[in-house]
Parts: sequence; structure tokens; C-alpha cells
Amino acid sequence: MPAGRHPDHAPLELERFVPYQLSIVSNTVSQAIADDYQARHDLGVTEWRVMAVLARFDGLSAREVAERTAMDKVAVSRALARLVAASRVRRHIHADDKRRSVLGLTAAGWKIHDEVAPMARLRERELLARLAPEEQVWLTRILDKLMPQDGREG
Amino acid sequence: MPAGRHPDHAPLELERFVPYQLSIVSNTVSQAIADDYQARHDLGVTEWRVMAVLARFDGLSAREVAERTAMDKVAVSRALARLVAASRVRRHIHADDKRRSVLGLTAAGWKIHDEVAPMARLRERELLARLAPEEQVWLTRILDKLMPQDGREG
DNA sequence: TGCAAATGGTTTCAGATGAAACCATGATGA
DNA sequence: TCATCATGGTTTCATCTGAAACCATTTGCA
Repeated sequence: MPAGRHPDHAPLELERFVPYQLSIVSNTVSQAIADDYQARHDLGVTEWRVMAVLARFDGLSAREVAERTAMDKVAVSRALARLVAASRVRRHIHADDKRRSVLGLTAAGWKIHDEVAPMARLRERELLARLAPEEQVWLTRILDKLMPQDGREG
Repeated sequence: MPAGRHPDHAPLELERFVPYQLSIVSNTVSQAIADDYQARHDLGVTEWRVMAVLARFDGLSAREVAERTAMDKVAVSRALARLVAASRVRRHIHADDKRRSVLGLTAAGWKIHDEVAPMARLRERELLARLAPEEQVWLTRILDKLMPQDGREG
């Protein structure tokens, strides 16, 4: 009988438990990427996600940023505060609705984006390079399926 | 004016970026599982991981638990403090090395384990049920490959 | 021996985080 | 017009977390 000392209790094998594996792999790779730009640009994960979204969609409101980053609005608010303070993001007030903000990257923000984005892509390639080509295709397909589709925001 | 695209800046598409997808999927599923046992047993993720490891390997030290759970020793120390306080884990001092602890589940710990483990497995099956059978096989294979190998064996 | 370095584990401090309360503005309806 | 509710966003509070400092014990070695 394999390594279990308590077969009657059917203990979980953590290292073969998919949610655990996902957590480990995710944390390892995210941390590796974050280490790069945190040191170089004093930029947190949440801040980078906000910047990445604003790079694609100029003029979003904070709420829309939250939707697209799967972060909650508190996290977005704080990330924006830091980004605006560092002049990486500009924030106007919406002309027709004074509650909404209108967000976008500044020149400084774009500069950082253009350094970080290729580096992030490189790390992604390094991760995928550990897989055979067909495995890479399957992983992409599988993650697309597992991603929460409609995404109720909070 | 259309919400701006910036092809010259090659912005990252977050929702197709593998590390981001991993993070979302991992957090979603981990949270779903944790919600179950947190409410029912007042048990945190870190505590559950410690219990799962002790269910398989009786008599580990805190350092060994940290290795096997991929948690740092501070987190393990705190999880153990709560588990011991709740009489879910017993802790002796190692006979030949008074620094080491010798850990194991109590009867109460086993009882909780035997309720939580099947539930966790059920959630894992629910996750995998969203995939075709061959995708399930590929995911398992892929995660095994992506898991950081630490050269130790158990 | 004796003393510095290493190790197991805990505590401290400082930053990150989420839930809920909060504030200002905007929409709704009598 | 006013009262009420909804919405965008920020602040507060309590918890969680990791890095580094810390304590006790063990190991290495002159």
C-alpha cells in the first residue's frame, strides 16, 4: 500500500489535488513576474493590472477597471491612488456624472507599461516553454473553459 | 472618439494572459472550497493544509509541514498555534532535539479531516466536470509538469 | 571544552486586504 | 419639489501576511 499511514481515513494527497496545484503554480509564476517589476518600478500586482487594463481601454471608470481586472473596488481605489500620486495614471471627473472618474495612462505610465508588458510576456513564454507544444494548446483551451465566464462583480 | 486602442504599445490582453488566468481560476476555486469549511468548522486555508499534511504524515516537525504545504514557517507556526489551541493537533517536543516539535492530528482533528476531505474532493470533481475527459487528463499532466519540483521525495 | 554559526520555531512590525460604513452625486417617483 | 434609493468611489477597522528580529537549542570546529 502506498505512503498513507491512515488508509481508513483516506487523507488527501495535497500535491495531486488540483486546486492546490493551481494555487502553487499560480503563486509561483505570479510572484516571479511581480518580483521583476516590483523591484524595478515600485509597482504592485494590483497596480500593474490596472495599468494593463488602461493600456487597452482608455477612459474607463474605476468601476469598469474593477470589472476587467477581477479586483474589488477597494483594491482598485487604492491602486489608483498610488498610480495617480506617482503620475502614472491621469484621473479626470466625468463631464456628465461627477461621481465617475475617467482614467488613462500618462506618458510616464506608458513608458512603464512598455517596459513591463514585454517582460511579462517573456515570463509567460518561459512558463509555457516547460510544456510540449500540444500541451500548451490544451492548457490555453482548458483555462479558457475554467475562467469564470460572466463574472459577477463585487 | 472610440475607446482608444494603442497598437503601437502592444498592450497585454489580461484575460488571455496565462499567469492572470491561473490566478483567477485558482482564487475562484480555492475560495469556493474554503467558504465551505470556513463557515462549518472555523478553519482557515492554511490550517486545513496543515491538517491535510498531518493526516498523511504523522509526526512531522513544523519545518517539514512548511515544506510539504509550500507555506512559510511563520504561516505554519500561526496555523499550528490555532490548531493546537483548538485541540485539533497535538504537539510534543522531540526527544532528541528540544527545538523540534512532533505533530499529529488528535481524534477531534481526524473527525474534522474526515468531513472536510471528501468535500474538498467533491469540489475538485465539480471543477473537473467542466472539462471534457481528455481535457481532464491533460490538465493533470500539465499541472504535474508545472508544479515546482523540489528534488525531495516522500 | 568553548564559542561562533546554524537550525527550529515564535514574535514583532509594517504593509496588504476585504467587509462594511461612509460621502457625494445622480436617478426615480409621488 | 422633495424624499428615497442607487451608484461611484473612499475611508475605517479588523484581520492576514511576510520579512526580519528574536529566543532557545544544537552543531561545527578550533
